[in-house]
Amino acid sequence: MLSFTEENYLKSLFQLTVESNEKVEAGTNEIAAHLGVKPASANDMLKKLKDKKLIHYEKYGKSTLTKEGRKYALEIVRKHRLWETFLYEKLEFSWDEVHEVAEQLEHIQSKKLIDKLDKFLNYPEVDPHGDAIPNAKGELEISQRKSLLEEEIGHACKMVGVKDNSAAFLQYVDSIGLSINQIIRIKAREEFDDLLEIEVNGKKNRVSPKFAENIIITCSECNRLRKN
Amino acid sequence: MLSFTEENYLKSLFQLTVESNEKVEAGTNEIAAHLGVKPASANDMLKKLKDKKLIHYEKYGKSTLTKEGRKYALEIVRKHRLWETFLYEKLEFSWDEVHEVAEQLEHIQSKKLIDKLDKFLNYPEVDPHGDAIPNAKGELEISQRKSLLEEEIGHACKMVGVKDNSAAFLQYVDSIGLSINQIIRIKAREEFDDLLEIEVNGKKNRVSPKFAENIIITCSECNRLRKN
DNA sequence: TATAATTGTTAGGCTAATCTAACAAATTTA
DNA sequence: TAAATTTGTTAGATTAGCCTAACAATTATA
Ligand SMILES: [Mn+2]
Ligand SMILES: [Mn+2]
Ligand SMILES: [Mn+2]
Ligand SMILES: [Mn+2]
Repeated sequence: MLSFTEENYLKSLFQLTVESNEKVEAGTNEIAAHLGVKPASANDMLKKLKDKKLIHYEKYGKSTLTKEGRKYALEIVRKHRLWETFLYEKLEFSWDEVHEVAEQLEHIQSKKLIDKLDKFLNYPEVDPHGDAIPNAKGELEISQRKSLLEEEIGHACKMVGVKDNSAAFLQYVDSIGLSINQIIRIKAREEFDDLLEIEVNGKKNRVSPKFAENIIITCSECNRLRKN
Repeated sequence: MLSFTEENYLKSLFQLTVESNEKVEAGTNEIAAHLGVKPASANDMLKKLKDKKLIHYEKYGKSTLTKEGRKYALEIVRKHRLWETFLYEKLEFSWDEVHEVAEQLEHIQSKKLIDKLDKFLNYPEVDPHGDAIPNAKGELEISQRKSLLEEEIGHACKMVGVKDNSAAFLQYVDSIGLSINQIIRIKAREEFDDLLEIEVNGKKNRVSPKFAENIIITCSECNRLRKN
């Protein structure tokens, strides 16, 4: 049985590697920053998790999850996202409130609880932020995702999530009329300042590259091409 | 903010005093036994909780909750019993499975979560074991309860709870056809060995005093008398 | 009421998870 | 490639919560 803290380290490493588009391994400082602890603390824990064969770690090297570590991480991610879905769908929590509470609920230990919750929610595939929920076998559907910034001009895509989960950003997103499953069409990119002109529900908006980078989308037009 | 452990001590003290029929204060060894720790550990914590003004404690004396401590204890009890109700009513948990998981869920910190859960469950008054659930203001309805052992011969009473929460006992209870809100009629008391003859759903059974002592009931016949 | 049994306390240690401060390795930059 | 910067490690301390072993106070019993 893993401690609350060990679980949080595995989840962080999962997010920084498996679920990251840029990297497949993470450095000690990076992990520490992600968890809000000092590098010395993270270093201690990395050695401990290596001893438990949950991560690959070598002195002065980058870290990754072992198969076993990934299994645990997926369980935590599954719990986190199912609880978020529960709070959103059943308890009238708003989009930007669910994460904080799910950070606690994800550590409740009961196989039966999480499988019954899954059933109660009718086996949802994505959480309120559009992130995929691992199934009971720990399989995570990897859909072809990218940020709005990377989308082709002229394409219509579907918003499936966000990268930044801060309440401030989520409220900004709401204010533009964006939400999960919303269709976004890229009209143009402004040469002068790189702002993207997008259309949401027939309404035009200009968004910054920083904003666009934090909106996750899938594009069926691009996916179709990619298949070949 | 109280720690997980501090919360458990307050809850134990609540159960051993406020919710006990025998005593209104608890000794160090008793508290330790209830929590499954050594008296030395409990002693440390009692001193700490006294410093925080959550309990009344004097060296070599018995302990009780302060007003402030009772407030926290009631919150934890409220959360515990609401979660038990959720597991039982919404997730198809059985009567004897809910307690263990609720021991974990009772420590989740979110005022909004628990109030929304209360609403979702339609403001239940008792948990699956028949124990009263404190309301959002921390008020606990004290109904006139006693054990089956104390009931008058000839009276019909209603089962509202159990004292022993062990899975073994709960399964025994089930096997006799007993459950919450079940009507029990006391037919007779056997002079020879003190067994109680009861009738449940038209079926007769003999139960031991030890068994009867662990079944909590209310009796409207007795209550009516008591009102005057 | 003296002795025995019970109950409660203290001192000193242990572990998990954190920190700071000093240092060492690796990488970047000039 | 040497120096500077960044990144990672170590040693030593701290805190919460627990333990054992020794002891002290209280209560029950002879
Ligand atoms: Mn989240
Ligand atoms: Mn967490
Ligand atoms: Mn319970
Ligand atoms: Mn608890």
